[in-house]
Amino acid sequence: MNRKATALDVAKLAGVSRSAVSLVLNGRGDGNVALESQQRIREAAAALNYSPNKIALSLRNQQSRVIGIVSDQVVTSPFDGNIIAGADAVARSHGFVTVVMDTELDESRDEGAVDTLLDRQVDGLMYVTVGLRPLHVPPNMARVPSILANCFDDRPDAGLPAVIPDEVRGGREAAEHVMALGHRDIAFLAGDSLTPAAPRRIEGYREAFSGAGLEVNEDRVLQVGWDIDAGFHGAMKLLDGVEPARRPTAILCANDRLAVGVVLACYRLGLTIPQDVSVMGYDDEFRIAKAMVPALSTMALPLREMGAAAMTALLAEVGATPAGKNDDGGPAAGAATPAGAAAGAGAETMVPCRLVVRDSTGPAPAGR
Amino acid sequence: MNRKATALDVAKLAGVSRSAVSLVLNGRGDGNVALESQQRIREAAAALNYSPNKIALSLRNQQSRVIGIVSDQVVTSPFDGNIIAGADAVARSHGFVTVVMDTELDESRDEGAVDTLLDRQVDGLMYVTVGLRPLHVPPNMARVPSILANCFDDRPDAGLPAVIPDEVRGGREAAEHVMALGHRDIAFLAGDSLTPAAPRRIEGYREAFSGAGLEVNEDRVLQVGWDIDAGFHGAMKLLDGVEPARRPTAILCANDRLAVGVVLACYRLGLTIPQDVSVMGYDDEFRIAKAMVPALSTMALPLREMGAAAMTALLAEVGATPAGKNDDGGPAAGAATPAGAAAGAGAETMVPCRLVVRDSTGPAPAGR
DNA sequence: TTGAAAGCGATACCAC
DNA sequence: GTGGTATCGCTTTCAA
Repeated sequence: MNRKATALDVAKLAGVSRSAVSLVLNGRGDGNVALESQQRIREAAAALNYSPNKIALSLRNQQSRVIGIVSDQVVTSPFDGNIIAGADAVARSHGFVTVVMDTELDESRDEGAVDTLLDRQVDGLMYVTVGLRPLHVPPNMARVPSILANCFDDRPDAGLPAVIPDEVRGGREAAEHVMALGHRDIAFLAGDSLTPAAPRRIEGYREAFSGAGLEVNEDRVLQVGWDIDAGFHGAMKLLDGVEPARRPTAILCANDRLAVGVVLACYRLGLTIPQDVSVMGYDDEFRIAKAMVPALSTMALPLREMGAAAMTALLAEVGATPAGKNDDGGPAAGAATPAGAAAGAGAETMVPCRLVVRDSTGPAPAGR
Repeated sequence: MNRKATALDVAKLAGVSRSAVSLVLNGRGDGNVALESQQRIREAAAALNYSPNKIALSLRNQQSRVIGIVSDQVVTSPFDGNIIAGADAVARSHGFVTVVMDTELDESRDEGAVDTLLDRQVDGLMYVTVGLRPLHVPPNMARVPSILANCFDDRPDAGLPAVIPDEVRGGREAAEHVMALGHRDIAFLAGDSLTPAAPRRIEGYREAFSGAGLEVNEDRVLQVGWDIDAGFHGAMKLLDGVEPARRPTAILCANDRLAVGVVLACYRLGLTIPQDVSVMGYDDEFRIAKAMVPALSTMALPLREMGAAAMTALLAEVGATPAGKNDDGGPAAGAATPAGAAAGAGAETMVPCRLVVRDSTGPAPAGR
């Protein structure tokens, strides 16, 4: 608990001035400081376990190397934490640190969170949301370089750059996957339309149908909610007491928990997956999708990549040295950043979802 | 993006010196500064939207008002984020901010994370883990006040104070709950014994049996893993092809996902819950337990409370003003801190779990 | 009642 | 090749 060594301590021990210490430790010693002195300085630094005080550095450099992240509920959400993990990995690899303030869905705290972060002189700001949604951007975010992840500026145009998943394409590719397996009667169990995620996924589903020259049966798209029980009851509505020939042969769900509910309903009804009905999730939720019985085919949200892409773009804006040192001693942990990640002002970067085929989808039952 | 106003700007605008500004804005104006000047200073500050630069403050006060949190995988875990949320709420209410470094289970990054945080002059450190486990504490944590949440120091004694859930009691109370419903043949589906959580819960289960004067049937306790599929296969082993009279009437699971697997298996076998078999989870996992069909009875882990208790104890150690201002503009969000939360050096604070009775447990079948 | 000056720790410029 | 000094923004002591 004893106070840390300062540059002055090192200078004293090495018998030189503070300036010399600074020069040498920052690699600008050659040509400025005698080699012998350099050696002594390095030794002294090592002996005292010296490392510069980042607070003083921040004050001096007018650069805190801190990125503020405000989130609506990501910290306690079951899996969106990956957005932050992806962002943090990139920040760390540039010698930055992230400070996250979670408002726990209380929008009245947005402004305060941003101000707190700004007071602490963050070099940049990122806003992260649990589900894709339009965001009323706190005005003060404009004071430093900022970016949005999983949400987009609700103002008509201009606005802040955003990194979001390509939900339309995700919905389309999910539908195309089961179509390729021969399914034609495909239901879509969506969340609510409070967030644009469900409507966009449904839009993709429609695109797949029109792309295949098929008509969408409107009775097959149900907006039920986002939880297991909603999936269960939605599936019951679709399947219970319905003669086999009139059942949908595949059920697409807007998330994995809905799919869990659907599987539950199928088991309850004595239906086998995927022989009787194929079920697809969305999100590839950790410890859910892969571990289900049967393991769920799903459309993985590119959460980590989104966080990484957003942070990469933000740091570029902040002017961080791209090859900044990783001051955590760990592996670089370079999360993949999709091409074109660097978003221009007001641009929306779409990151594609990834189809994950497991055991819950299979060929359509014969004769259907 | 224009630079923020400094105390000097305010002083100039108000026509006084920087010192006066400082005095007034920190409430020590009366008796030192003319009332008229005070007024002008306040107005100037408001006009310029002045707020002190926290970096400069930190340097000056030798206090960053930042608590570093290092976590093993909490950021991306499905629900343990609540530990951090609880900790952060308390920190925030004291005018502190938390910065979390997640090592993503790479222990070799522990040291680096601690050092990074220390370089940034954090006032205190907290280590948070996803599951209860012994922790090899990074030596440098000793340099500032530190505390452990959901983990405990693996060194024989002394060590760092820790806040952990009372797993033994949780296991006992879960068993007692179903016993009170008349169950006697009770199975326990546990995770692995790699973490002390499962063994401790099993220990509690045994306590309940001996407390009731009953013998534990060792065939009824299965260490299967932590995921849905493990629960499914464990339940199949217990129930499939077994005549009703020889089936356990209740199955206790070491977490909610295991319970989901058990329910899946029951449905597959045409068994009704809770009429044929009662099922209990553990954790009260958000968006899982409550939304299951049927809704899961479970033992809620006091994650938020643990985080809050740990932070409360830590801040006391750091010497934070207990009534510190909430600089986030939001509600105080005072998470409940259990009595006795303030842990002395090396002490382990146990926080009790909370029984949540829903629809998956019911009276034992007649005649059993 | 007020303002000048000394740090807090590090860097960079500029005389020597 | 070296070390003194101003600076970042703020608080606090001390002298006027």
